[in-house]
Amino acid sequence: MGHAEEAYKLKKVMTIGTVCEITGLSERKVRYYEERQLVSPARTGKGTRKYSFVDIEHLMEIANQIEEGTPTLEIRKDLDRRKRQKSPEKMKKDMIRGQINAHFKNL
Amino acid sequence: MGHAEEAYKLKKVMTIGTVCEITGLSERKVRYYEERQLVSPARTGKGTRKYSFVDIEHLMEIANQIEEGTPTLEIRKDLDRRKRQKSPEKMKKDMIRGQINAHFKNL
DNA sequence: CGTGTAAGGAATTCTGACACG
DNA sequence: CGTGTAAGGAATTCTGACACG
Repeated sequence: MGHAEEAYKLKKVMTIGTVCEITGLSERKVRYYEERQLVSPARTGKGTRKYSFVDIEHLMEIANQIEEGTPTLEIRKDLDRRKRQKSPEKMKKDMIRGQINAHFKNL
Repeated sequence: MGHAEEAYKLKKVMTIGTVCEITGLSERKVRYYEERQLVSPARTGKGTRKYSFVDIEHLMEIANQIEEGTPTLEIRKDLDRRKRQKSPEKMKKDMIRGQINAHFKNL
């Protein structure tokens, strides 16, 4: 399917403490960004958050945008747009729409 | 210097709990293999062990060898040999030794 | 809105030791 | 020798809340 070699980056293995140490963010911030749905850590059976290296990269981008004054809601919307662009379902819909448009143009 | 893209695999970020979940080994075993110097987790300021993905790969290899009946001391020696082979200092010494041997061969 | 902090509990990790084989 | 376990303490993480701006 995908890049098996890059699986490390996606695996949710770090606790919030490690994430904070690497990113320099406070636990409060990291948890708040989750509350705002900007990151989605996995959860262990007892509720401990687990983050991946990709999550860390995202968190640092998020932190930058916030420093620039971007509201979390804006960041959220941007993320949604990117996800929608990459979604296979959406791509299919877009293609169909494109075909229909092309069809009517030829009439 | 090296492969910057592979830095994830070397970064010590996981607690022993995560390592045990991924490898299926008990904490006791993982700590014992460290005592036998088969793995070298990093330590946080307060003493918590941190492992990398590479450490996990090594732990699984170690576990396999032990299942096969190999004593930890043997595994240890094997690791030492491999390390010595890859050591730049040792390689330099070997090269010099080789040159000297070649020198005397020509006399 | 974004973030700090004190609060109290639950889960994690650590070490040294005793046990078994 | 390799591993399980109970023991007690220290550090981590979690949630909900009050605070400030």
